Amino acid sequence: MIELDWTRAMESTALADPLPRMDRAQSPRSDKRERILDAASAVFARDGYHRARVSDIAREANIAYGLVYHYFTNKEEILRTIFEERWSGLLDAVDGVARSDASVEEKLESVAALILDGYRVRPDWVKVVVLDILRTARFADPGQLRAVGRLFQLVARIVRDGQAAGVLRPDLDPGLACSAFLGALELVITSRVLDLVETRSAAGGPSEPDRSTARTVVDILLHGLQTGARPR
Amino acid sequence: MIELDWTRAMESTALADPLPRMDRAQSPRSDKRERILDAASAVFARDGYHRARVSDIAREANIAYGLVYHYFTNKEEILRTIFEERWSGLLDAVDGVARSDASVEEKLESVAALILDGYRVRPDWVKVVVLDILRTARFADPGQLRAVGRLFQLVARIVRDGQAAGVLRPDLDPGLACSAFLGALELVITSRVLDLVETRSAAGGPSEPDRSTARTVVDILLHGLQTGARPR
Amino acid sequence: MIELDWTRAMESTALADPLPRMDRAQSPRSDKRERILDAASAVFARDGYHRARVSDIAREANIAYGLVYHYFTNKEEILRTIFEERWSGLLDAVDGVARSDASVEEKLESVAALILDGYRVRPDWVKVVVLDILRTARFADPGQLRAVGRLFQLVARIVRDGQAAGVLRPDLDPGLACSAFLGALELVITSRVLDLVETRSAAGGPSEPDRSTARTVVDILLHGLQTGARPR
Amino acid sequence: MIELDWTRAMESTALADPLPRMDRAQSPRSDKRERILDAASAVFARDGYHRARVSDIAREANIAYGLVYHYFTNKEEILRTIFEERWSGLLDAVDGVARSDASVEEKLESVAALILDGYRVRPDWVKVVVLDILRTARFADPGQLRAVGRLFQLVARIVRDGQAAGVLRPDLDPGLACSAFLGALELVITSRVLDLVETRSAAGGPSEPDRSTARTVVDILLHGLQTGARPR
DNA sequence: CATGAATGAGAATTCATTCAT
DNA sequence: GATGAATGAATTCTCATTCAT
Repeated sequence: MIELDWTRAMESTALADPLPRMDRAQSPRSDKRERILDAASAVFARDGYHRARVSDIAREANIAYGLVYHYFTNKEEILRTIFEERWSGLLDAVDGVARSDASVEEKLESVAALILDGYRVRPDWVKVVVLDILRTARFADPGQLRAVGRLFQLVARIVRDGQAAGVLRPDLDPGLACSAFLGALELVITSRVLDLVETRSAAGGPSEPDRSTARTVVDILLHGLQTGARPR
Repeated sequence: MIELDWTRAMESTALADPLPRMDRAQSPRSDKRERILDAASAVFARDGYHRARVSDIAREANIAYGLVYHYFTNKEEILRTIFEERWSGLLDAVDGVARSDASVEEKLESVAALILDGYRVRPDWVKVVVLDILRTARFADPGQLRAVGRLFQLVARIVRDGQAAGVLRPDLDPGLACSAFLGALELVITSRVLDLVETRSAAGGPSEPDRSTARTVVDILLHGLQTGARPR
Repeated sequence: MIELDWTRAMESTALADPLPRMDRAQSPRSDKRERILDAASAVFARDGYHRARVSDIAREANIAYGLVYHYFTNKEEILRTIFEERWSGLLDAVDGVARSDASVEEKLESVAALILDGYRVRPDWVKVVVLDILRTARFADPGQLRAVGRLFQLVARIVRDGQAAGVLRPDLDPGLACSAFLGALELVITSRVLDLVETRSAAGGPSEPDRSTARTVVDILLHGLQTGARPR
Repeated sequence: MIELDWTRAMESTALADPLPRMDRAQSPRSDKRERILDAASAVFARDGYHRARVSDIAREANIAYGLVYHYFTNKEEILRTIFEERWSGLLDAVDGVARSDASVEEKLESVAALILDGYRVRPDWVKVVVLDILRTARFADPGQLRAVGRLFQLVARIVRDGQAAGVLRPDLDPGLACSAFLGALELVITSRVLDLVETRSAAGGPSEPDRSTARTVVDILLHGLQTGARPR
């Protein structure tokens, strides 16, 4: 089963800092930079992007106010970086899943696990992406929107492959199916973030790897809510 | 099948019914008040709550700046009012659905149709709710959060009733099922709002009553994506 | 001993409404007008002129918002009217005292009693004059300042007469003496208004006619704080 | 005789000591901060607290608008700070006077001189305190009221000590005596600030050290206005 | 006279961004 | 790199005054 090492994915700065670094086991630059990103994730998650002040981020990161502007040109770039550096890791992982020769069920379960696990390992980041970036995406550069769309496309490809293989019903619109799948996952997470509804397990916050939730969501999506006979 | 007359539920005035009525029974107070709410919905939907300026709302509503503060204590109260006055209409309708003696499938389809139809009839309002309120309210306004939770509870009740009646699989967590259902709907709408993915019909914006989408979403949720002995 | 009927003086509208009215035992005009003035006195006394809103005055007076502007051209005119209509009564009374052939001691005691009694009967009005009008007087029309100055002049005349009669020490500047006298009275009142210091009697608010305080203040001013021998 | 070095007590910078010092040991922070306080004193004294705009203060201080909010949370805090930082200096000085073993007469004369000298050295500040703070504080800020009350208490203590020593008449209420004393001083200053009455000297504005006024006021208060066996 | 909705200029406050040290 | 003071444009909110009914 394909997995994504979220911790590493979270520390990767591939997109923002594509130059290979000689030796930055702990170069001060990356140190401070990461601290800013982590602090920003926490503050954005807590207060929302618009209510968060740059000074809050600096305080949370325990660095000087002005230093934020050494590493980022403006507040928005912090948000964009949070998104890009980590979303690309997710896309790569999902892409790997989609290209693998696992069964459709396994693929979807892996994607669900990737996403749910992201919330477990980095709840702040997921909150920011779910609650702020998608909301801001209307205005920000269309590249961001496209990046979000890419996740849809990857999942839609899995669906289409399943339909081509005769495993999934061919009458269903892949786009709709994909929205249903990702939407289900998103709201499962959101309802936990916001504590909207109690679920039988793992309510209220991130806990151990939540493969059972992933399995249940995929189960619902694949086999439906109805009992076996499914008369109509 | 239970339906919600969104136009009435919205207490719409100018925007939905732009023809000036001869017998404008509306008191002048509520007239202007509604105009502000409609204008705010439009502006928030277009620019997002935080980017929208109160002066924009006033201009859009064709009223004086200060009048906004005659009817609302501040900008946030406008957002809260938009949500509350209309969400309660939705809750009432869903409650009616839940209490009816239709089949589970019919109930879920009605709920889906209610929600999707809201987007068709009042895209601005749905955009505001989906993009700003559901993501901004967070922890700030517990009343708002509770109102959102109530929708979950109503749907969860439908699910539980279905399980009790033996129509729905008893092994599934109703909370999770309900998140999956509403999440699917939400992302279907969001992906249209943001134009994230093309679906076979009704992509990119509101169109005719979208019962087919409702039916498909419920179909997926009830019978699953997988092929099998699920005649329709 | 000369006394001023504050209650009547307070209801006199001589300055602002010099035309003899045919019959206004209770004409609605004067009724509302007085209510506004009373309400304004109360609100100004409580919140201060600048913090008081016209709407507060209207609410306190139990009349419609806009009606205030039927009777007064603007907020400042309310303040001016409060001052003028009632200050002129005080000036007349003090003038009567000054012209009388009572002794200096009696005159000063009467003036002190007039002022202290004003506070007893109409604490709001005195608060407004003491706390707001003198403060605003810097900017408002100089006539107001002159009206305040007239009280000084009347008292100064009493002092000068006393000096001419050989009753008061001729070496003292009448202006200074007069400031000391009125200042003492003012701070006695203010310290009660603000509850700054506890005095042996009548602390905290208006009570019965406070002739004893008047007598004590004049006693201090005339005979000094020192014990009889007054050695130096 | 105990004196208060107002210039030092004021921690004055630019206005009182306009010559740029070579060794400006002042940290930049306190430098700007003081400039704001001095500018605010000037503007408040000229226009009154409520009419003064924060932008006026910034212009007067020759700094950027927003910097005011770097040092003070809001306009009111500027007023409060002006009062507190300097009133405490006065209180300390008066306290020193009260504790000294000078005669009652000397003590009161010193207090009068302290207060009158404050007006001579820092007319702006005194105007602000007299015209805005003492009349605005009211019931709003209990801390401020308490600070004002402390002056009363210190003076009342001097009076009581004098009574205990048999120098002052025991029949007089110390609170009243103290109000009379401070009130006399206050109105002497106010009448100069507002140019209400001409006194034989020092009319209309601050001039040389005004010990003679202090002596006269104390003379009046101690020995009274009346002629009699009061050699001096 | 009464009413209270409507108007809009004015002022406070916020905070992203720049810059001197 | 680091610091945090300095800047000022942008916006919200207030409230005296006007006006239509």
